[in-house]
Amino acid sequence: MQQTLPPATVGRLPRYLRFLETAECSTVSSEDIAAGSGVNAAQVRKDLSYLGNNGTRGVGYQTQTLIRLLRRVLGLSSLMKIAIVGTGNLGSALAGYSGFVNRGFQIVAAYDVSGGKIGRSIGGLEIRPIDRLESDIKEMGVDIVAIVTPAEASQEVADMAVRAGVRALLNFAPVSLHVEKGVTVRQVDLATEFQILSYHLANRI
Amino acid sequence: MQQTLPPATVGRLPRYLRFLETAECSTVSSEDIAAGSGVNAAQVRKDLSYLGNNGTRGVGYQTQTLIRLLRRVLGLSSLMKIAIVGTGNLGSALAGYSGFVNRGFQIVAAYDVSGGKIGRSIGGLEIRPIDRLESDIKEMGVDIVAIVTPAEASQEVADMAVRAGVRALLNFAPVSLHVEKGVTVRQVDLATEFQILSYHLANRI
DNA sequence: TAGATTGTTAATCGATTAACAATC
DNA sequence: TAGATTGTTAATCGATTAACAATC
Repeated sequence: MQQTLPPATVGRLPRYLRFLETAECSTVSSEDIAAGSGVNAAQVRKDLSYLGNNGTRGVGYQTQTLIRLLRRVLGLSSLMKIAIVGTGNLGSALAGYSGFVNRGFQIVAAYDVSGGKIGRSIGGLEIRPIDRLESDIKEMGVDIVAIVTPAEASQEVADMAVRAGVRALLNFAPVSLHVEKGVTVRQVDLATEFQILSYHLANRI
Repeated sequence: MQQTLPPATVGRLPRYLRFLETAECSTVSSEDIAAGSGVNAAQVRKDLSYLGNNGTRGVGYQTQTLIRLLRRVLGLSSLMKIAIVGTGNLGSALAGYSGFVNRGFQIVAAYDVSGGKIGRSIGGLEIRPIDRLESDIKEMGVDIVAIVTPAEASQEVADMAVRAGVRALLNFAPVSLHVEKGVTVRQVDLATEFQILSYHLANRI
């Protein structure tokens, strides 16, 4: 296993893992994985070969072995702790999503600014005031902060999280965040996704 | 303006548009756009040059002109109609998100299978039974279907939508969909995003 | 003219994939 | 041995970006 995987490879490993976890055979071929996760079989083999020689020629890959390997490479050996900031529709949906635990994550806290919301419960979590975020991050050992605030607030929340030591952010606000080196930001913008689809509809051949 | 933009360029245009819509100056440089959307300035110029000569050397780009251009290229001149299938936490959040209209989209209907939910209201929409999906798509002229069902149901919903003539799908279920050529699928998998972040935390240098 | 910034080239870099020897 | 499938090479393809002439 090596230190730095190509970014494109990292992006595909979760897809492979997802497929493997639903696979019913004890052995899978690169063709199987490819079909199940929508990529080229050569791609699959190349991606997996970065992680060492894990297959058997003529046979394929041991499903369970590969699952364990991918979980380990992705850092999912223990549950990752996530805090959610913003408890609007989307934030509440995240907090209430029960599927995360199976995929390696645990939502440990939810935050909001609005006085009216503090103390209310979403997804089994009591909403906490945002000024607790920094101290909570340190005390609870939060690994990832999901930012689900309005656009105006997102940079400020990112700054707070980074100040408290968080090194991974998932930003749902439609703003590009500026963070110091060593902090990874992933951006999910639903309107952007729709706009890309719109482009393809408008420019169909 | 040309027929086929590189996919990577298409993915960035919405970011540029988003930035421009919040920009306060009547003129912006490629450096401004780059800073505001987190990409390289040469990249911005190259992307925009695919759309024709829209800048003025020594000056920059006219903000409003560029906004109109990008909207047109992205097919956002008229509101795109979206139907949502699945009214769990995430589906309800989508239905209730008011920010879509400003970005070119209108949620026109929401669907579910569960008898108990039919007729209830989310985000101002009455939840309709899934067996109405195909006829509704045709009658209402739905452009895009967002699939927010459990994994097991997503392929079936995709098939229904495609059968009814939809050519663009946004899939939130953690399954790779198989669709006929000419249909564009975008996949948003939140657990995947968290897993990519997890990788970076685990393999930090 | 001097300063600024585009549009475009060309070099570089990285990602994809067909093909096949290795090997079970 | 025959069939299957990996691991890896090498070719191809596409994306990024520094650099700079063109031009406002």
